[in-house]
Order: sequence, then C-alpha cells, then structure tokens
Amino acid sequence: MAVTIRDVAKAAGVHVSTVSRTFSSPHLVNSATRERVLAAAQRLDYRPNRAASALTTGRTHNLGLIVADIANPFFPPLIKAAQAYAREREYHVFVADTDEDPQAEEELIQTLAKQVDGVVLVAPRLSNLAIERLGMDLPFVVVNRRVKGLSAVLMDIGHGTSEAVEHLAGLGHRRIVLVPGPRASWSSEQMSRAAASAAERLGVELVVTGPNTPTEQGGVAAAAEVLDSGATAAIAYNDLVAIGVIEGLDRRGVDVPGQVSVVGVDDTVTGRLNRPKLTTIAMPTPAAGRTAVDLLLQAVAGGRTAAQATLETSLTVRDSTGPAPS
Amino acid sequence: MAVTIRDVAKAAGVHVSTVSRTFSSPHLVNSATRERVLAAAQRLDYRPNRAASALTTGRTHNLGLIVADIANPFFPPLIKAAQAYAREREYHVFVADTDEDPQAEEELIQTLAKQVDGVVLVAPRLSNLAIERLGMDLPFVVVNRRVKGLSAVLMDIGHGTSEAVEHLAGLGHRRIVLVPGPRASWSSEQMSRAAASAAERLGVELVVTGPNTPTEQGGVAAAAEVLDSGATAAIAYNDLVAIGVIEGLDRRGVDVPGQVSVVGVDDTVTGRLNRPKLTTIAMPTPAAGRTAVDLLLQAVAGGRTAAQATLETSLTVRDSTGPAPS
DNA sequence: CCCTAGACCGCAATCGGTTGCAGTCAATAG
DNA sequence: CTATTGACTGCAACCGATTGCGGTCTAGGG
Repeated sequence: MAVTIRDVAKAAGVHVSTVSRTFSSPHLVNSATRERVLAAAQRLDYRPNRAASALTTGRTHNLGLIVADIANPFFPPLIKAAQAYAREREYHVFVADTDEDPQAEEELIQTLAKQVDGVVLVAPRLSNLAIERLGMDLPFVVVNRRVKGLSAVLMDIGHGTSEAVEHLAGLGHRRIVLVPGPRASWSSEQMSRAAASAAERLGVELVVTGPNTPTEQGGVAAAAEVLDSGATAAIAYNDLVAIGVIEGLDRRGVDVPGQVSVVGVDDTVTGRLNRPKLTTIAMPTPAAGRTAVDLLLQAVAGGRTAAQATLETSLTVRDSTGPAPS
Repeated sequence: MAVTIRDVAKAAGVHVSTVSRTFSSPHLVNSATRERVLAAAQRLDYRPNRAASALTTGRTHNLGLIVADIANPFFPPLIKAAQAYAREREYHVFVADTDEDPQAEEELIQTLAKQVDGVVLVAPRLSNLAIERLGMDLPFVVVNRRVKGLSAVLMDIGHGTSEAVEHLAGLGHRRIVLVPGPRASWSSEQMSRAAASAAERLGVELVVTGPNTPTEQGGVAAAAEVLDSGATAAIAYNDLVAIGVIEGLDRRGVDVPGQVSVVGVDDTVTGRLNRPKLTTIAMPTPAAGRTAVDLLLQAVAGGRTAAQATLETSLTVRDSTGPAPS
C-alpha cells in the first residue's frame, strides 16, 4: 500500500541498501546517486517507516511523558513545551495520565517501555525503589523528584518561597500560615523548609496547617484553619488551593487581600485570570518540559549519565497580596 | 536484550508461531499448551514488541491526537478522557500541539501517519480540502468540524446557546451582545445562528461585535464594544474571552453581574474557579474525547463508515449572570 | 604498466512477530 | 478396520528497514 524503500530503490535504479544509506548515513553514498535517490523519494512521497527501523536500530524516536493529571492546569504548559521541543528533534511523544494512581503509573510504564526510547516522569507517585528498578531497563528523567541514578529536573521552590515570605514580611505581615498539600510530597518539603528558614531570618511567625488535598476543595476547607491560625497571610500549596482558600475566606466575609493576603504556587492560567489575580510563586514549567526532554535525549544517546538540572522559581506579585491590616 | 517471543518459545518448548498464536488467537491453541506458554511468558516477563507486530499487521495500536493548543484550558479534559479511553482499549496516544499553525498541523499528520492507526483532529485549522485529501490514507475523526467522508464529533453549541439566551431573557435582559471569536470558526457560526433565532423567538435584541482573538486579551479589548452596544448581557466566545470581558468591565468600574451579565462557553476550570464563577455553556469535552476515540477505533477496525456523533451542550448557571438592572 | 587503497554499492542476514500452508495425530464416521 | 475430519502445531516466508561483509571499479603511487 504505502511506498517503501523498495519502491524508491526500484525507481532510482539502485539497491534498497543504498536508499537506506542515503537517509541514515549520506556520506557513504556518492552524491550523484544520492541526488537520484532523493529525487525518487521526493517524487514518490516516500516516508520511512519508523516501526520498521525501530526494529533494527532499537530507536523508536518516541518518548513517553507521564503525568498525574492532564487536566490539572499545572501540567499542560509542561506537556506543550516538552512535546514541541521533542518534535524539533524528530521525536513524538506519548502523553499519559495516571489519574494519581501509582498502580496505573507502573503498568503504563511497562506497556510503554517497548515503544519509546525513554520516559519523562513528572512528579511520579511511585516509590523511589520502584522507579529505580524500572530505570534499569529504560532511560528515565524525573521532574520534581530525585531518584538515585536517574536524571532529574528540579524546580527549586525554595527561592520563590523565600521571596514570598520576604514579600509578605515587607508588607507588614507578622504571622504567616502555610497551607501544604498532601504529606510527603517533594515540593511540599522543600517549601516548608525554605519558608521556615526565611521566617526565622525575618523574625516572622510561621504556622502550618494541613495536610490538604491539592484541589480547590481542599483550599476551601483549609480556609477555616487559616482564620483560626490568626495569620494575616497564607502561602498555599498551589494555585488551586490558593483559589480555594480565597473562596473559603470570601464565604466567611473575609476580604483578600484587604484582611488576609494569599500566595499561590505554579502560576497557572487559572491563577493568572483569577480575581483577584493571584500573587504566586511561578514555576518554570515550560522550561522544565524542555529540559526534561533534553536530558532524556542525552540519556538516550549518550549513556548512563544522570544529569541534574535545577530551575529557579520566583515570586510574581499580583493582586492577592497587600499590606497587613493594622 | 529484551525477552522475545523466541525466548518464550524455547522456555515453553514450542515453536514461536505457537507463542504468537497464544496471544493473538488463543482459540487456535490447545489449552494445555496455552497454559504452558502463558506460564513461561509470565515467568520471563515477556511483553510483545508492538513495533514488530505493527510491521506485519499494519496495526500500530497507537493513535494521534492533534489539538491547536494544549495549554488552552479547553483541551486538557478532552485529552485526558481520550487518552484514558484509548488505554482501556490497549491503545496509546500521541498528543501533539500545532500552535494554531495549519502548516505545522499538516506536517504533523504526515510524520505521524506511519506510526498510528488513526488520528483525532480537534478543531483543525486545515482546510477541508486538505483534510479530505489526507483522509484518503488514514482514518480520521474530526471534532467540531464536518468534513466530507470523515467521522465527526460535534458539540452542538446551539442548544446551550438557546438556553443562555432564554436564561438572560428570563432575567429581564432586553439587549444581548454576542462577543464572537475569530471569523469562520464552525462553533462561532453555530453560536450566532442559534443566538439569533432564540433572540428573535424571545423578542430580545441581539447585537454582534468582533471578531476577537479568542483569549483573555481579546475579551478585555472587547469590553469597550460591549459597553458601547448598550447591552446588559454578553455571551462570549469562550470562558477566556468571558473572563477578559469581565476584567475589562471591571477596569471601567462596571460590576458583573450587577450591571452587566456575562456568559462564557466551554466550562473550563478557569471559568469554574473564576470570581464571579462563570455562568457558561458547558461543552461535554470528556465525552467528546471518548466518542472521538470510539469512532476512530470503529473506523480503524470496521472500514469506511463515516459515523457522526452530536453531543449536546447545556447552560450551567453560576454567578456571572443576574437580573437586568432596572 | 601493475598494484593497492579507497570509494561505492549490492548481498543477505537480521530485528520480533504474524500467518498461510502443510503435516501429525487421534477421534469419529462408515 | 479404513478413510476422513478436525484440532493443533511447526515451517518458512514475509513486513520495512539496517548494516557488516565483500566485490567492483577507479585513481594514484611506484
């Protein structure tokens, strides 16, 4: 049906191996023949069959990108960037969603394994051990997690968190509440640590609530705790939670940023368009997507180098934070 | 390196063809041997190589899903659902983003063609002609577009639009302004037509502005026109535009929904979390994703049946609409 | 003028499965 | 008891591309 390398060979009057070489190692074929082959290929609209070449070379030219929840506004910019960057390098990417289920994550990796040259795992839910084990068979890059022996892209929330605390302290807030997500998340820890040290340095009080589910609902629920804490400013686990907190406060007649300031994390569209527009710790998600693919392709090509990239975060000030009420 | 069908054959003491058959047509092999093969496969952790079988069967068990912009909150729920549904049917999906560029869209389809059994095109930017041409080679399903000879999933915005107009008329609005997106979009047309007929039926006046870029910016810019129109209610092209309109009105000191009511389209997270929460025409995007994959797999398996599915939309009333000011 | 080193190109095996064809064997019909 | 049928299973030829090996031919050295 489709035009194959044989058709091109026939049309150009050469052997199939010559056609193959004109594409994979052009320097091995005489320029005149090369032209002839290229012309024939062009004329017949020949496109190499990736599956076939994958069979012999072991390179599929496909990547896997596994995220917890495509619909979470945090992920799409990362997916978009990763996919665009991969395409520039002639790679296609499978995007899969685990629905936050570690079980599904593992199965997914298993079935994907044969069809990709490597996988990007964004904030995996799997245990380190499981990931390490899988990492023996296939190049992996993890995002926002460290796993021994694997390349990683880390978005260092520490810096952004410090900035946020400074920003709030500068506005006169003396007591700040941290509204974390689920326990035991890598980012959550980073954030707590950085917030604690910044708070201490600046002499403001830091209280912690939670854990919360990392959704708007979770934020709404956490609003009560925020009020009880007596803090005048809150830093939420992510934008969704922040929006929930604002909503929850609003329902209790508390104005943001008039009475309480709220800071989010991620800098999603949703936060950007919220009213009040969220002050948020911006995650460089597109850069993370690109970097992850970059490291992955290095691992695929080069070998067992477990590189590590750390990307900075920084505070973006908008309208959900303001001076502490006096 | 990896375990192949031959290893399993050796381990089970049978020929490779028997192993192949135990997986692809189990009824052709004796149940005792089948067990033996299965046991061996299990023990060796054998997983069939999709690329290899694709070579002989022509079935890759992969699908392509092409959208204009992954980061547009309209798409992720669709992608998520499509991908999950496909996976249940043992299909993986390549997700690709064209950045709204028809050129990129075509190239993408070309390079993807050899690696997938079919492609879902969501709101393609390509001309019908180009799509029809490509459709000769590969099963396609288009979403929110009709192309001769291809299966389609249509989200009928008409119904939701009528509901929106009725809702607004019921609230006492006598003049409604339509804030469309770019010209010549299938949905835009559907929407205008439905709004016009509903308006006529209900005896309310309908004015149209635009065209606008389908972003928040576009909405902000359109706010002036909305005010000039003298209307007390607006129906925007999508949630993003609606949010922009609200923002633009707010900057001019106009309250929503106090003075002007605003209706969005799509029911995205962003709109759902907006403040005020958007009244919006809900698009059944997850269902659309599933249905598209369903039709695609039918086309892949069955043959040239160009099925067509129409999904209903309906109005979700939240807080951005209210009684007309008196 | 002969010999040799490249440069090119063809041959054929191979990647991992699939599948039409044919052979084996036992059960059943006649 | 023999012929036939059906259930299994093995054989081997593919699918489309890659690549080590070896052969052919020409240019340049001696």
